[in-house]
Amino acid sequence: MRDKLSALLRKTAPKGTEIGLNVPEDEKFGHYSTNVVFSLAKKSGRPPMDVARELAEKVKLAGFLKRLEVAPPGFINFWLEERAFQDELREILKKKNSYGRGKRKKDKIQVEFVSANPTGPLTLANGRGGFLGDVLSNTLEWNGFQVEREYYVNDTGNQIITLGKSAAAALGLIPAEESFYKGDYVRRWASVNAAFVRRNKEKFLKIGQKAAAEFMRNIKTTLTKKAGIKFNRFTSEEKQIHKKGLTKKAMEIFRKKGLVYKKEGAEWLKTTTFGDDKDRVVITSDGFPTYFLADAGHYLETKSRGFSRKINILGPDHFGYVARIQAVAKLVGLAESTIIITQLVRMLDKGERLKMSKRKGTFITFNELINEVPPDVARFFFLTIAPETHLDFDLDLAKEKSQKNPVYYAQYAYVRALSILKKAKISAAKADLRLLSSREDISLLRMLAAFPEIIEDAASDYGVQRLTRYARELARIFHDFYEKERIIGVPKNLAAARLALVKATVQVFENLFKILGISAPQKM
RNA sequence: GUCCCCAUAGUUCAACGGAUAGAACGGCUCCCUUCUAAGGAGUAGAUCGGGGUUCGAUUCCUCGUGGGGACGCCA
Repeated sequence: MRDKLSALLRKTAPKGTEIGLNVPEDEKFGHYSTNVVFSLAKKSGRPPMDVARELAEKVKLAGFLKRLEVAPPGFINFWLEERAFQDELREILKKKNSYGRGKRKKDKIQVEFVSANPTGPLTLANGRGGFLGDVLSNTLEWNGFQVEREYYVNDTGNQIITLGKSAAAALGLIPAEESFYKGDYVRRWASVNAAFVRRNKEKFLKIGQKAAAEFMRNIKTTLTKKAGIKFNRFTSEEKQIHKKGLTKKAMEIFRKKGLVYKKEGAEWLKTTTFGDDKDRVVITSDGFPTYFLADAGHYLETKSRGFSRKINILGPDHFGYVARIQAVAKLVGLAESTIIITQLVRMLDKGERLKMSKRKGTFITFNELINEVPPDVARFFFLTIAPETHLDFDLDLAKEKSQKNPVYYAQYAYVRALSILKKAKISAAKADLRLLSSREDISLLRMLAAFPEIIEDAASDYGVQRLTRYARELARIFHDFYEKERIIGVPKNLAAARLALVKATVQVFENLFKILGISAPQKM
């Protein structure tokens, strides 16, 4: 609906005008409202009200417009014909489980998320990134993009060696060091695999890789089986990047561009050219490629596999990494690169913040959270909050009050709607939709019609919290409708029309739940 | 020390630079012979403090205050 209106305005307003359309809170400002006039007025130096009146004159009342109004200081508000909403209802019933999908687009987008080092269990921030990546990928897919969901596995290098050493130290074979991983999970693994560790003493990479492989299996189970987060590809740093020579290729590109220099025996990349605060080492003085160079190889791989866009979701500890990654993205020729840094998740325990550290092993794992809180609840809770906001998670509250969690509110609305469909003995097939004209009917229709717009918005600004918020709003409007309007027991024609409306509501809920990755319960 | 994120109702969070700042939980008052009350109706309650940019600022810039985090030839 918005697209029709915005097309109409685009035809009328001067070329190149950005058409911004809002949905006002209060219907007295219309179904849609625009503020384009302000920018036009500024350009021409004329009073906004004059420009608004002139533009409003030109926008001939199109078939789907009921009326429009110029409101000070220069808004134009539009009211659509009820017929437009009724047509949209037909559209929902026709498109069914593809209602809300955007046009197919050629762009291939890679979404990389979680990518936690397999040196231990997942943190809550990893889980947050997991849900975000999962739903963002779904959203982009619905909007018509081709999406690959990737987990980049750092399965070699120093942190794996450190893991191997940590296991050896846990058995008392070597003295412990500050940098070692000290969690219970290391001790547990080491004692179960004590024979292997002893047999391979000094081969720390080998020990570390065996441990990492096992931790990786646990990570996969938690993410995919328990939390329902989907991945298409687990990319191995060792196998897919180093062994395929991509680090070398990346190095060649950098050399050709004259951006590499030697200093103190190491080789440095001039990332400062791209806004980084200092240059970065790519080859150490011992002659080894750094993790950063591997990442460059990884970005090169993404580019050469045909992706025009990459979205990388990182945890808060990687903030210092953004500038150099963006430098690399540019160097390998990726058309668009976005990095989303999710902020910390803090756990509250009886009102107190728990300090969490992976190295020290004092933290609540994502796995523990998923075991205690139903996945639907955890997912919805994490996704309601914008990623750049710090999140306080009160575990007691989540468990205790889980019945009151907004996810149940939405699911309950769905169940209520389903229940009507089951009990109604009439058909909605030949309903006369013109009968849907009460305030509650129209509010619900409007909310349903907003669904494609929400997806479009979320896909363009990656604001996934729009979807959970929409779920709550749709539920609220439906509950309200349910209280005030009856379906079963009203005159047949009206009942049929309302039934069509309920059917459409069920459909939109199902599509929405699918994108959000939460279940659509048949009863509660 | 340098850099990043955050600051909105008692609490946890929303709000492309737009009109009267929205929800949820928690308070208080009502509503179940009616399609599932895990629901509905009502009520009280907020933009950290200075400056600036403009028709308009919770949003942008700047200074400050308070919280969280990152800064290794680790990843």
